[in-house]
Amino acid sequence: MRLTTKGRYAVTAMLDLALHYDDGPITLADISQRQGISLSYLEQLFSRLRKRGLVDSTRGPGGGYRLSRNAHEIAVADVITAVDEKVETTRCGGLANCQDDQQCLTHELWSELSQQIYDFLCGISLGNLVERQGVQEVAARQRGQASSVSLSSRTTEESL
Amino acid sequence: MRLTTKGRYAVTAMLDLALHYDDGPITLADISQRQGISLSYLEQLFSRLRKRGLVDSTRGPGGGYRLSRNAHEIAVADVITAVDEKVETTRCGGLANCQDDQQCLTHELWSELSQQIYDFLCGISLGNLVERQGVQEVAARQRGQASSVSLSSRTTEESL
DNA sequence: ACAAGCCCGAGTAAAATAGTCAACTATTAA
DNA sequence: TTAATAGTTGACTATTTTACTCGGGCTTGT
Ligand code: FES
Ligand code: FES
Repeated sequence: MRLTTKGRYAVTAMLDLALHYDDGPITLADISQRQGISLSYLEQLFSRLRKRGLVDSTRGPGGGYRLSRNAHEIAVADVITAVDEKVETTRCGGLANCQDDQQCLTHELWSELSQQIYDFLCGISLGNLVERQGVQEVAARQRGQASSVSLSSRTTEESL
Repeated sequence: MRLTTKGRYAVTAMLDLALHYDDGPITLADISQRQGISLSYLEQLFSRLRKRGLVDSTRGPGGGYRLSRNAHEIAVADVITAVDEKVETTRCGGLANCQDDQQCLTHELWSELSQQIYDFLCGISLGNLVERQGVQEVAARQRGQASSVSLSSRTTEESL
């Protein structure tokens, strides 16, 4: 499979959006601070999330991003595939041709594994996650800390 | 997770070993030809497989590798972890510390996913795979083709 | 002795990752 | 109308990882 920080960050950011859905549009700067993800990197990620229709954006002051639909209707798999291309563990990428244009010995195995992973990630929505106690606890902690550590050159200006 | 060609090749090679278990020790050169994997690369992989006790080796002419135990007692997960280090999808590697020494929002999710994948790969043994029709078919094809394409400088000598 | 085959570690080219940066456009508040 | 906010885009880069190669050893059967 291809599960990298890009996908992980995307899910984290989307979950942040889900948690603060009632606060109106959320700026990337907010997410950056709360989740410890570089603003520039978030811009890149949200560009793809928007193209896939997972989030809506509002420009100008007071603007930001919000989920395009109910958190229960966005699966983790949707988010990952939006930024990560595919959740595929085969070498051939689905076409069974990795050994001399024919199927290799283990194609079937990886194919099943991919399906397994995909099913799992489809079965969990952002809404599910929001309801979990573990997630709630972390979210509460994040509210308490305000802006402790600054991280990007571009976010450091607004100290106080 | 970290599923890369290294892990895939290892499983393929081990499966080859399982399929030819009755032929006595199998040389890496044989595997290289049948499965289209570079000999030098196989040496690297088998070094780790041997250290983990998954295969036994015999040196000298007529030597080669064989499975150290019954194919039904070697899970795919064993092979992958032998060469690939870990089947972990978390960023923190298990310790929940990826955001400022504390657990990030999505730690739980990746943790569960990792477990899911691990369970799946533990549930499938090399023995299981050998019994599958799809695998049998590919194996039969490989016997028919003899040595079609040569690949590595080090394997090219013995054409005919 | 010689060759087959395993054993080992260092080295490396290419690709992927994880980001950065600068310049732009749209929107709104003053 | 002007300035500030915030999204939008695309190109660019350092670092890391991957997927190998290479050269030399060591063992053992004939
Ligand atoms: S993984 Fe699909 S053919 Fe090898
Ligand atoms: S993935 Fe474990 S703390 Fe973030």
